[in-house]
Amino acid sequence: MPERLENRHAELVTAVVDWFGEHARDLPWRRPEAGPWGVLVSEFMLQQTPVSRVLEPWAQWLQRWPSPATLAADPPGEAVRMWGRLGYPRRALRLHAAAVAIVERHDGQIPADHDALLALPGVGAYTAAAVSAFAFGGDEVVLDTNVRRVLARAVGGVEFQANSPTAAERRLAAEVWPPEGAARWSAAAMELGALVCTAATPRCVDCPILADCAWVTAGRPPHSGPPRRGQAYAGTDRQVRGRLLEVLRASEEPVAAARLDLVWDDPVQRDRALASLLTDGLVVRRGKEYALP
DNA sequence: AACACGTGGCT
DNA sequence: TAGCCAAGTGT
Repeated sequence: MPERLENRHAELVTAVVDWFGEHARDLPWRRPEAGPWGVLVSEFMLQQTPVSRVLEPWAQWLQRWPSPATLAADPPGEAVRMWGRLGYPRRALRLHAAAVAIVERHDGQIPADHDALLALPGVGAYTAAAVSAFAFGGDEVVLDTNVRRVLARAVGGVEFQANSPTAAERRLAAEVWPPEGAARWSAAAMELGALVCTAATPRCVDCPILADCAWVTAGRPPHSGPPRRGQAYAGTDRQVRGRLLEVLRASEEPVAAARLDLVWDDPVQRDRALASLLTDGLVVRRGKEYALP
């Protein structure tokens, strides 16, 4: 690797980490008392979900289940109920399954090892790296959507990253990644992406690496890559699933099919959505009625 | 590899 | 206001 490239990246890392020292939010899962379990729960909840919506559910979750063992001892449906309106409720099911696996495989302790984390339900490349880095100080390349966007702009000179992480991105992230203080760099880059280098309207005037940003230097050219896929919601099975689960979460007792019929007019789509919930294990059948698992 | 998967705040 | 977007994972 050319010497110049290394120096440039080292300056970028230093500037972002210094900025983080001044502007980091005081998030509860960043405090030492959160512990590995607090970090793991936060990472599940933060998947595709803004920080502001996670704060309250995270605190309630940890108050009710202060350890993997306490969660594992309750039925998975209680996790789905507690998940409330956070969205993507399969995450609740997987977090419960991860707690069970942690009890069974790891004596109730969150593993620090990347591969052991990766083997847990609902834990992918990002979450494994994040928990290893943030809960245990592991030297991991944490490549989330914020880090990817910061690198795409600052180094790549383009407005948006690819639709999914590429080999080139991983290589770049590994180059920028400092051998010392990797966890702090990752947290800092994520924070910069979340607060300043945002997707829609970046606050470049507040950016600590404005002068070094390849995208700004290039005149902030608009995105020219393949179209970024949106997420339709209204009228989709997802919306119907959400309605069905909303009814079941609100009821301590099994619910008759007739009550579920009220949430959506189209019976074909309604049945399809309910069937998919049953397949996912988010709903179980109790005789002629339905309930959380 | 493209697609499904919730919900709500922001512009 | 109707998209756009948010600390991804599993299939």
